[in-house]
Amino acid sequence: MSKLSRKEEIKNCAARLFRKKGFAATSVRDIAKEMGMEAPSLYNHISSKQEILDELLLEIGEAFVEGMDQIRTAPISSIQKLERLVGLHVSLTIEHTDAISLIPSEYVHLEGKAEQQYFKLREQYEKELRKIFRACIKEKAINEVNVDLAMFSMLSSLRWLYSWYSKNKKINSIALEQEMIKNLIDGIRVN
Amino acid sequence: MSKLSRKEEIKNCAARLFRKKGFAATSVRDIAKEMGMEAPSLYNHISSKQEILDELLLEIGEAFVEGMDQIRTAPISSIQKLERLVGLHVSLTIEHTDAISLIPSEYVHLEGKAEQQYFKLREQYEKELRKIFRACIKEKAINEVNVDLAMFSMLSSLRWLYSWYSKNKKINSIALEQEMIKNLIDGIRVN
DNA sequence: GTCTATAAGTCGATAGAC
DNA sequence: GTCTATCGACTTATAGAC
Repeated sequence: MSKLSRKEEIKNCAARLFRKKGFAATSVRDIAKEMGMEAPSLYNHISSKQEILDELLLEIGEAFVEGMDQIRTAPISSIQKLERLVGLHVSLTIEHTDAISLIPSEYVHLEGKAEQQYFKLREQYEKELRKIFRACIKEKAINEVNVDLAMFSMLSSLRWLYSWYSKNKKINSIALEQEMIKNLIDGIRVN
Repeated sequence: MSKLSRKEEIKNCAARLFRKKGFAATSVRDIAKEMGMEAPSLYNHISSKQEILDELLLEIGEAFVEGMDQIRTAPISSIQKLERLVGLHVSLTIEHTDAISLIPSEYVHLEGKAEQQYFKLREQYEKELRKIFRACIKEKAINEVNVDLAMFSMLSSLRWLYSWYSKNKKINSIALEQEMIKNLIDGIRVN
C-alpha cells in the first residue's frame, strides 16, 4: 500500500462521511474535524467540497468502465462475461467500499461538467452491459427476459453489495463472487 | 381517489423533491415554491421539515409491515409467501413511488424517536423475511444459500424497482410481479 | 390560512498572519 | 501548510399583521 497524499486522505475521509450522512448534510467543517484540522486548512489541498465528490464518483466510474472494457474484449462467451462482471463489482466493492456507496444516491449532487462526464460513463457502462445481456439471449445462455428490467435488477443488487460487505468483511472475495453469481444468474429456486 | 388534505399535498410534494435532490438539499422554501406559497405558510400545516420525512418513511414502513403480516398468516407454502412478497413490493412501488424512493438513502436523516420507530419496523420486516427464507430452505423449495446475502440481494432489487418503474409506467402490475419473480427467484440462466 | 419581516444559526469559502 | 477572523449567502423557524 503506497503512502497516501494529503488530498487522498481527505477524499477517503470525506467518502466515509458522505456515506454516513450524505454529501449535502456533511459540512466542510465535519471533514476538517475528522482530519484533525481546521476547515480553511482543507483548502490548501482541495478547491471545493464539490471537487471531492466529483473526483470520488468519476474515479469509481472510470474504474467500472475500464473493467467493463477488459471484459468486453476478452475471448470468452457472453455468459462468462456476465459472470466476470459480477466479479468486477465484487472486487471494486471490496477495494473501494466507501466510494462505491456514493453511487446509488449521491450522484444527484454532481453539477456541470462532472455531472456530464459521470452520466457519460454510466451510459457507456449500461450500453455495454445491455449488449452482453442481448448476446446471452442470442446464444441461448439466459432466458428471454425483459433485458432492461433484468439488468437493472442485477445492478441494484450489485450496487448495494457494499452494504452487506461492510457487515461481513471476513468473506473471501472469490466465495462472495460465486455466491452472487448463484443469486443473480442461477436463481435461488430448486429446480 | 379521495380529496387530499393540504398536509398530504405538502407531503407528496416534498416526497417528489426529496427524491430528486435529497432531504438535506431540499429547503423548506423549495417545498413552498412547489406548493405555490411562501415558506412560513407551510408551518400552518406541518410542524417542521423533519416531521415530513418522519411521516413519509414511517407510513411506508408500516405499510410494508402490514403487508408482511398478511403474508405471514396466509395458509400458503413458504415459497408462495416469498412470491407474494415480491408482489407486495411491486404494489407499494406502484402506489407510492416517490415515498418508496426515500427508503434506500434518506432514512439516514431520521432522528430521535422516529429513527427508533423506523429501525424497529425495518428489523421486524427483515426478521420475518429471514424466517420465510429459512422455511423455504427447510421445505427444499430454494437452494441452501447464504440467507442474509440472498435476502439482501433480493431486497436491493425490490427497493430500487421504483427507479425502473418511473421510466416504464405502462407495464401491468401483474406482469411486473411475474417478471420480478423470474428474475429474483428462478434466475435468468437457461437450465 | 397566508403574508412580510426577521431572528438565530450554519453554510462554503476567502484574507491574511505566521 | 496551518491557523484566526470573517464575509455573504442561505438555512429552519417564529412573530405578528391581515
